[in-house]
Amino acid sequence: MQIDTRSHVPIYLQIADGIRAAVAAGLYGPNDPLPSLRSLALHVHVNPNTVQRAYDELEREGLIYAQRGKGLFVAEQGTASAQTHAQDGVRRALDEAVRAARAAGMSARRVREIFEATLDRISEPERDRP
Amino acid sequence: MQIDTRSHVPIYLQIADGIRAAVAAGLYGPNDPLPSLRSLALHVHVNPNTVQRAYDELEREGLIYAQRGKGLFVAEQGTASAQTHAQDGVRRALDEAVRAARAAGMSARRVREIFEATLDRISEPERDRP
Amino acid sequence: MQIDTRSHVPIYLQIADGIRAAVAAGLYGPNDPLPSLRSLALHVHVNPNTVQRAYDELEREGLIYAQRGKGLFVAEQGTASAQTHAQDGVRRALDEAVRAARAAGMSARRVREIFEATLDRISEPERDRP
Amino acid sequence: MQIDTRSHVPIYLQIADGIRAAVAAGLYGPNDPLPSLRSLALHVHVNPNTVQRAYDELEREGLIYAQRGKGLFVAEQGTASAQTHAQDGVRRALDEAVRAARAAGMSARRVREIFEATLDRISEPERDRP
DNA sequence: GTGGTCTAGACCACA
DNA sequence: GTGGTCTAGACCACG
Repeated sequence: MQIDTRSHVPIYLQIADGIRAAVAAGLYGPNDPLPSLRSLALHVHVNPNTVQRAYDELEREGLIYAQRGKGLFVAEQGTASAQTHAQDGVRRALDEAVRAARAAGMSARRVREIFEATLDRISEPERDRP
Repeated sequence: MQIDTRSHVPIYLQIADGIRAAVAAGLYGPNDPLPSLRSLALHVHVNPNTVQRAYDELEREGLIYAQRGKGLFVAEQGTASAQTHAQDGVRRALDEAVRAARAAGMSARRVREIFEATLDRISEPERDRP
Repeated sequence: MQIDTRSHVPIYLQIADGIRAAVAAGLYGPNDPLPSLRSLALHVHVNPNTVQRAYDELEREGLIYAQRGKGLFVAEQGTASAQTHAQDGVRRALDEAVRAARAAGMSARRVREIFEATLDRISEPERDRP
Repeated sequence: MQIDTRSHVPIYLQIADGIRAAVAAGLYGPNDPLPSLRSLALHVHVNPNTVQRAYDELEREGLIYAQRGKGLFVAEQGTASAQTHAQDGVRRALDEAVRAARAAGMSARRVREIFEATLDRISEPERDRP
C-alpha cells in the first residue's frame, strides 16, 4: 500500500481505501485476519493512531469486525461490500477527472487518448524506468 | 464554477482549478480581466480571503497578474500555461482512478466500460433535471 | 524616473523619492518649475492622483511650493533639504542591506566585494547588455 | 528576529527573510526543526496566520518542509538555497541603495564612505546602549 | 470600486 | 501539542 503524505486526502482514509481495495481484490477473504494495528503502522510509516482510525472507519462500514485480544477480520459480506464501495470510488474519481478535462475544453477524444495511455501504463507490470 | 465544501481538496484550490480551466478553455484570453476578488467571493459563497488565496496561487504560477486598484488579468502566456497545467491535472486524476481500480482487482475492460459511460454522460449537454 | 509597480514601496513614495533625487542632484534649482501633474503622470504611466500625493508629500516636507494656477516650484532651501533627505535614505538603505548580509552570515569582505561590483556597474554609463 | 511594523515590506516577508538568514547562517541545518508556528508567533508578537504565510513562502521556495502534527524542518538543500537567496537579496538591496545615491548626485567616493562606516558599525559586536 | 495585509478566533487532521 | 484551512472584519494603497 502506498501513502502519499502530500495528498489532500487524509492518511487514515488512504489506508482505509487500501484495505478496502485489498479485500475487494480478494487478497483477504471473509473471516481472514487483517494485519495488526502495529504491523501495518510500521509498514506504512504512520502513527498507530492513524491506522486505528482507518480500522474504525471500516468497522463502522461493516467491512471488518474486531475480536477482543485476537485482532481484526474480514466480515462475511466483506468482499461484496468492498467491491461495491471500490467501484463507487472509481466511478466518482473518473467522473471528477472527466469533468475537469471537459471544463478545460479538452475534447472527448483527447481525454480518451490519455485514459487509454494510462490504462496501458498501469496494467503493465511495474518496472524500473530509466 | 462549482465548489464542493465536503471535498478534501481545499476550497482555494478548487477555485484555482476552476479559473485555470476557464482560461484553458479560452473563456478568458490574455490580458482579459478576471472576476474581482469580491465578486467571485459572492458568486461562490466564500470569504474573499479564500478567493485571494486562489488568485495568489495562480499569480505565482504565472497564469495571471494583478494590478492594484485595477483588477486581475490573464497573463500573456496564460492560455498555454493553463492548458499544460490542466492537462497534467487530468492525467494525474486519471492515473489515480485507474490505479485504485486495478488495486481493487477491477479488469481493464471493466474500468474502460465505466470510463466510457462517464464520458458519454458528461459530454452530453447539461440539462435541468426534474 | 523608474517606477517599479511590483515593489512594496508605494508608488507615490517612489515618485517623491525620484523628484527629491532630481532636486538633490541639481536638475531642478530653487524656484525652478517642476513637471506638471499631468505630464509627470503620463510620463511614468500612473494615475494623476498618485502624482498628486507625491507632490503633497514634498510640499508638506517644505521641498517644493505650489502657486495656484501656475504650478509647482522648488523651494528656496530645496536643494539642501533634498540632499539631506536623500543622504539619510541612502544611509538607511545601506544599513538595511548590510544588516541583512551579516544576519545571513556573510563576511564583511564578501559584502564589500558585492558593494564594489555594484558601484562599478552603476557608475558606468548605462548601455545595452547582450 | 526583529520585525519593523512600520516598514513597507509585509511582516510575513520580513519573517521569511529572518528565517532564511538564520538558515543561511547555519543556525538551522538540514532536517533541523524550526520554531513552531505558534511559538514564533508569540516571539515576534504577531498572529500565527502571518507566520504561517511566511513559512508557506519558504516551503514553496523549497527551503523547508512541513510535517503535519510534527513541525517544520529545514530541507536537505535548504542551506545552499537560503544562501543563494540571501545573497541575491543583498545584491538587490545594495543595487537599489547605490542607484538611489547616484540619482541624487552623490559621488561614488561619498557612497563608499557611507558604506564603509555602515559596515564598521554593524560588524562590531552588538552591545546594549544606555 | 480594486487588490494586499493583518488579526482574532474557529475547526480539522495528525502525533 | 503540531501544521492547514476558513471566516469575519479591519485598514491600507491605488484608480
